Amino acid sequence: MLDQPELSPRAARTRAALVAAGFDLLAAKPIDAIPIDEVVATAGVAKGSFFNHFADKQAFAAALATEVRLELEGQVGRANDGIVDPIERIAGGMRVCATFAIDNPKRTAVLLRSAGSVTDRKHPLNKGVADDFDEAATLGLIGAAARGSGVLYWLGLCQALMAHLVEPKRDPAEAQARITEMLVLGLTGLGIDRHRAEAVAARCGHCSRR
Amino acid sequence: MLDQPELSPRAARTRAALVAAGFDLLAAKPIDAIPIDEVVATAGVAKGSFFNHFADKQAFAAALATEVRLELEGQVGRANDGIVDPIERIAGGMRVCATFAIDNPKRTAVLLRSAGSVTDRKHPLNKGVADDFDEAATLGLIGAAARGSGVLYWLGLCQALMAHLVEPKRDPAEAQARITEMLVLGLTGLGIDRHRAEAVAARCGHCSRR
DNA sequence: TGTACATCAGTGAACGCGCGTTCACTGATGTAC
DNA sequence: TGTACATCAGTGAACGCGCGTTCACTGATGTAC
Repeated sequence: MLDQPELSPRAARTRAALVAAGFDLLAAKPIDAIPIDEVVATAGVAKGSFFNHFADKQAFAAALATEVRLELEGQVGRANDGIVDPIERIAGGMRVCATFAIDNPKRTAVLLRSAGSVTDRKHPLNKGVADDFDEAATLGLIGAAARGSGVLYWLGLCQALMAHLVEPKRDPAEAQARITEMLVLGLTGLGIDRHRAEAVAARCGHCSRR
Repeated sequence: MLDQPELSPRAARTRAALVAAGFDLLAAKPIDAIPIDEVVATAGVAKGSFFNHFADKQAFAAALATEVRLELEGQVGRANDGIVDPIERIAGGMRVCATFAIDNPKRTAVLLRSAGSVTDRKHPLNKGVADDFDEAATLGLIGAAARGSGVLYWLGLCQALMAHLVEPKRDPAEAQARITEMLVLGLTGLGIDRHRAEAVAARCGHCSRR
């Protein structure tokens, strides 16, 4: 969907090398601090090839950000496919995001750097969450304060959790503890009963990746 | 404290003009996207003057970030001075941050852009919060999950709230609602009793600015 | 108060290099017959 | 299957300008006598 329609194998290989190099470099520093020379050197292609695939540096950065966004969006969508309870969907979304961050620290770093996302209820990645909250509110599943500010609250937690998990040096057990605790804290704040919150946070079958 | 010891009035004026221009520009775009020419033009000083005050562009950006950080840190510290209940301190910190964001959108934008802060428990701005959580845990005021992940949880909420309040077009009433709701949600998540949470969120005397 | 001198900070022209972008050329891949 | 031709994508040298940094000079501020 993202790639322009029908790319020749050779072109696809070059493009993929550039994109991979971009993720490696963009994870560590902002686009303006990365010379194109460094991108093409890392990718092992000629400088001119860069402009066969991207109009300029900004377009390159935007393409990478969009790619991760769509990827994560897809994973969340697939994980929640068929789940009707909005609370389960909301919780599942956080867990998928967390798992994604652990599995793809570089891509996640690029996503987090592309900023501004948290606050915007209309952002595509956030649209689904907003819908789930609306439904949860309609069904009376969440508290009063969560009706106005629940989305902001939840996205803030997701972002903080992802940023935390992206750091190196994490050990897997501690990471899982963080995810579970964050779910318990988050759900409790929404007004979910303590035991239900712990049960939902512990459950993970339906939202394991893929 | 931030200014080098004893700056002549003339030098102080020039420096202040550069700093003010820096906040205006840095609020909108990252430092790498801002030519020094633009900074000095905005400040109305000669290009050479820039280097009388800052070693280079990065040092300039770092100085601005540090300045806001210290300012906010000071406000939180002063607001919490004399308050012993860790729950009140934790809540007061969020409210001060929110008020700061409303009153200083540009400075806040610079602070938020200087990134990485949320996740780091050892960061100076976060040190106080971590201490308050430790004490709250010791006193048994907060739930089990909050002992391990409470700081990350709370800092995530503060950052999301600030990022939200910094946007233009906010009307004051809606902003206050957001702050109160975020406090209620946040405190409830920590395991604070619903009525206590609402009471603390509603109270604001001790943490009004200055 | 006035004069001479020292220091401090501002100025903007000049420099030079890093880096984004272009382009003529080449080799690889694909297609027609 | 083989040959000729067209297109597509890669290559890297060359270009040129934007921008960070320097520096010699000037004017302002401060101090000594």
